[in-house]
Amino acid sequence: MVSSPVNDCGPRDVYSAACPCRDMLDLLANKWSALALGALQDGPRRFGAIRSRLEGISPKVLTHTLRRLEDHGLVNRTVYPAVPLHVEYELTDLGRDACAPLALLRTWVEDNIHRFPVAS
Amino acid sequence: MVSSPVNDCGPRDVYSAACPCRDMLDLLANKWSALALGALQDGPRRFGAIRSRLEGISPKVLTHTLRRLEDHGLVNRTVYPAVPLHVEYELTDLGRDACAPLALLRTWVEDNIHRFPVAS
DNA sequence: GGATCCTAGTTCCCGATGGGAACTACAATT
DNA sequence: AATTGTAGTTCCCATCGGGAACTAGGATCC
Repeated sequence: MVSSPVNDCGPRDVYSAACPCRDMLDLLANKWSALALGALQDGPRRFGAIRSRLEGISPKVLTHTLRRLEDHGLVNRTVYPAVPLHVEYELTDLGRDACAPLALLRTWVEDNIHRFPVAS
Repeated sequence: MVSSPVNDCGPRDVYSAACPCRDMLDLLANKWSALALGALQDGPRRFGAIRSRLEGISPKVLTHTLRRLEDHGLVNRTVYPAVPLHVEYELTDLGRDACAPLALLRTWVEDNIHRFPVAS
């Protein structure tokens, strides 16, 4: 039984600079990551669909965001070599699980935005 | 009855670029903000205490992070003009409430870090 | 009375990241 | 030959993040 390529860190503490948790928090605690994962919650979506859902994102930043999520095993990228080109992104099991705390954060912001002082 | 200085946005949608929710998500969905608010969960802390808890943060970035949180009503900053200088940061009610979803995110990362593929 | 210590920052510099606008590749369609 | 549509890439610039060093102001040490 070979070991899978997973992190076997000892401490598991986001407050420890050396722990890989820090990098994962950096990935997930990010505006575009939180929105992109949410956009994939209801099933696979194409690049263009995600782009219009994440109002205001530039294609460059979206590509970068999706690649990071893919590299960390949260999202799968599938290319259908049709014409015009068709690329689909979907959550992995890990990505689906990560959606729960991020969805809570998004809805907390929406539910409590009226409590924030106006920006000066 | 005058209106309090709060956001009275209509849509309340983090996916809308114009909604102030977007700015709040940008503030909270941030590595240092998430860690700093967590560091204040158990009561007021001094600058130096927060700095050592957030292992690896530079004083410049910590100052900037705390100022942003203060400007948005999540944290109060109190200066005790003793010698040596003594400055305390503590959560506001809003900041305390924001801690809940952020704490879930931090613990989700710690609990699931073993499932992430190792960084290549 | 000058040097040192303490906290809570600020300043400088530089590399990484984020954002807008324009450009690319590919092949089917007009 | 020109246009269309998708999924990007490239260029350039502004902002952000990070390390190292420096600052302020009074108390304490020698």
